Amino acid sequence: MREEILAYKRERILEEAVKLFYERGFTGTTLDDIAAELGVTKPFIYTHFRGKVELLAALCKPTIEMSLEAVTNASIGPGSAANRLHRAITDFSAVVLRRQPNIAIYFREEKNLAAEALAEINALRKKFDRVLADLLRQGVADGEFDLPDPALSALALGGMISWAYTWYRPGGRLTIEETATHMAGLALRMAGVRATIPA
Amino acid sequence: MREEILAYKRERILEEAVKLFYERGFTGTTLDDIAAELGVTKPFIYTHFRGKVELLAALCKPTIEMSLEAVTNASIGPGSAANRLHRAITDFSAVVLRRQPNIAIYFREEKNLAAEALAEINALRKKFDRVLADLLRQGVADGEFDLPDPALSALALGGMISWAYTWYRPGGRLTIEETATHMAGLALRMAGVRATIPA
DNA sequence: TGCCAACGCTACTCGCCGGTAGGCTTTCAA
DNA sequence: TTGAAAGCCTACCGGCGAGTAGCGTTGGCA
Repeated sequence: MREEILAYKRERILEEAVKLFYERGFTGTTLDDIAAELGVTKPFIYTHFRGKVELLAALCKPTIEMSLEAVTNASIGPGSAANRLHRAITDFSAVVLRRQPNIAIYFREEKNLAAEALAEINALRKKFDRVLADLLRQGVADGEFDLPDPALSALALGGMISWAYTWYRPGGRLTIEETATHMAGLALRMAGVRATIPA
Repeated sequence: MREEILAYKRERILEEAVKLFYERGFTGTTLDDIAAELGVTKPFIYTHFRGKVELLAALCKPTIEMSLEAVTNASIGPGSAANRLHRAITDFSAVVLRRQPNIAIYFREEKNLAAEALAEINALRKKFDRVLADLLRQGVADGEFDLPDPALSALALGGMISWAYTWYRPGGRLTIEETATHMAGLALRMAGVRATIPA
């Protein structure tokens, strides 16, 4: 119970930090701003986080982990390579769109991360790229995909999706799910899959 | 001659600013740092620029203009839609890779731009997306392309290329030209062009 | 009811950095 | 050779914001 309250406070701080960092940037936001938004004062934040930079890491890392998890699960899941790629891109897109502010903050404020946190996240990203490239390679080996240079294509593909954080507007023409499905369709097309989108 | 020297000094300041902003971030770089790198002092910079924020705009805007120019020229140029798309993506990729630091700085430090400069750049980006979407629409109308939702696809396509600023390493496995060509190939594939890469 | 312990607040410090004022040096023209 | 102006430097200011010390308050427990 005490633990839960502590966790809740942490969560609320992060929530407000995400909002403000997203709107005003990391250096454009003061801890006093965040505290004010929460109706508390700065020292309150220091009882839950070591400092501003730790706040940043705490809101970036889990999101990157979720992205890696999405493509990994799809990649080792059942189905043909095309099926798995479709699911990987759908799920990854959903993570990017649902956690759009976190993704945006991470890419914008990478330079403000502590060296250690940065190294951890970079390792996750490397894994992410490798999983995606391996999936493409498998599809090529199975004769399902037709594309050159899987490593480079994986980077391009990952970028196409990640980039959505810059243009997606919640409440716009397409929902998160529609956009994610659409992206998966483009990805299969890029992979050289002829058939229509699989189940 | 006086004018030329003035222009050269401006250029050198920007050059060093790009390097440092790219490596350490905008707020992580002080004007003293830039001046020191140039072997001058801070007030020197102020004789050429109004302040730090103007420096930022001066190194972002021309790069975005070059990107818009690349896709516009290709789009209104000769050839089939597939040919024009190929050229648009090749040239745009080349801009992104050649001016990688500027592109990176722009996307990372957007929040630090003055409102006016930001508005100008946003207008350019909007044009960019429209030109690309129109090109896709034309290809669909001509029966050359086969893809749904050109507007969304244009965003995805633009993102796939822009993203290269995050992973491209000069001196790596592929040259700028090779990478650009490869990207154009992926783009055509995404557009649903069956034939091999056109001239 | 009185004690103790979290807990969060008020009120500060301190370093950093963008921006500026004013002086010195060098160069060019007459 | 001297006057003047351009150009850059030294030396400073002032604000801002991360991080901290120590106090007051409140709530739980005996």
